[in-house]
Amino acid sequence: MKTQDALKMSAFQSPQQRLVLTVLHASSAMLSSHRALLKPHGVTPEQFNILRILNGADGAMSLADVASRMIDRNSNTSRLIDKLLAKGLVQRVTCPSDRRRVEITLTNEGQRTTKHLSLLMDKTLSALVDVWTNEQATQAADILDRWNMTQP
Amino acid sequence: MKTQDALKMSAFQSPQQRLVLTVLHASSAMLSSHRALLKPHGVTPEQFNILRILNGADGAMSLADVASRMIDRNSNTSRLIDKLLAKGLVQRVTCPSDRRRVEITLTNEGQRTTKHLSLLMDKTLSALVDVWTNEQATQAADILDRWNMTQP
DNA sequence: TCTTATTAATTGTACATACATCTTTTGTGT
DNA sequence: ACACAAAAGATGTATGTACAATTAATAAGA
Repeated sequence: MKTQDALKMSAFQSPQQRLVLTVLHASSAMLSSHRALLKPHGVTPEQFNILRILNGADGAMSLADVASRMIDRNSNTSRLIDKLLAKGLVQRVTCPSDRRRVEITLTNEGQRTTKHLSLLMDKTLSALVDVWTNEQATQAADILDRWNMTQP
Repeated sequence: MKTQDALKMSAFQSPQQRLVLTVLHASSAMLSSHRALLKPHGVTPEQFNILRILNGADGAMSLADVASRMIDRNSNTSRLIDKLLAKGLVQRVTCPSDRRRVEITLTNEGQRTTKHLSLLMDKTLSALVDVWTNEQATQAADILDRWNMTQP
């Protein structure tokens, strides 16, 4: 459903306002479909975000390294890692050279789970987003990044 | 900062994946600036969303009417209205003709607050989004709506 | 009418976020 | 060496979200 219909709005004040509302609405819907896909596997999109970051990293990462790569910058990486730890998907090791730091790594099970879920997500989501041609996707992302670049 | 730099990603798998991540990232940043703007006035973006819906409505609205116009469809309108009630911004009245329904209306103070905050938001945010021309904003919103239309 | 189904709203629980504060450890300057 | 500042994480509290279950009122059907 188009954003305007979904929000039952009669009109937008400006094309710019329309874009902002469309982005917020699309983001919420995208996150919902991610959540539904991951739910049967007991992982939330936020937790999966961390798993993918760890999987893509070369070596060990500190908690701050992980946090700096997350979509939601202010989110609470400590507590998300608590959850992953409880599921046996990651390990927490205090860094010997700097005992303030904590190194986070995937366990073997964490690696298996991440690879499996990554495949699942990529396959399912690429089918969902094929409504866009490469050119359209690039164009829209370029336009959105014009605004992102004004943000700190 | 561009999404790719913000997430410290070396490359995207596809233009479509780039767009999805860009939307999620932009949405998070937009919500943050809304939150910061409203915070000094003791209202969250989610609560303000409800205030604006009530302000734009002709007559009284039931809770379900309000919920159907929210950006986040699954959000918990009942509890958000609890907060607005505690601040004296809205009223809850059981509908006499159908006592299952509850009609939500703005109080006088709620109307004043909403008008004031709407002006503030519109002024501040229109300055923020002027990185887009009308054509760019329309183009990006059209592209995003191609995906929204595939969603229920 | 009486039973059952549906609808509107609330509530319970687990999870995530925003923001501030605290603890521990390391770095710096004297 | 000692005091103090800065850095890395963890934690407390309020807020919002997801999903299921519950309550209360109305509608529908035998």
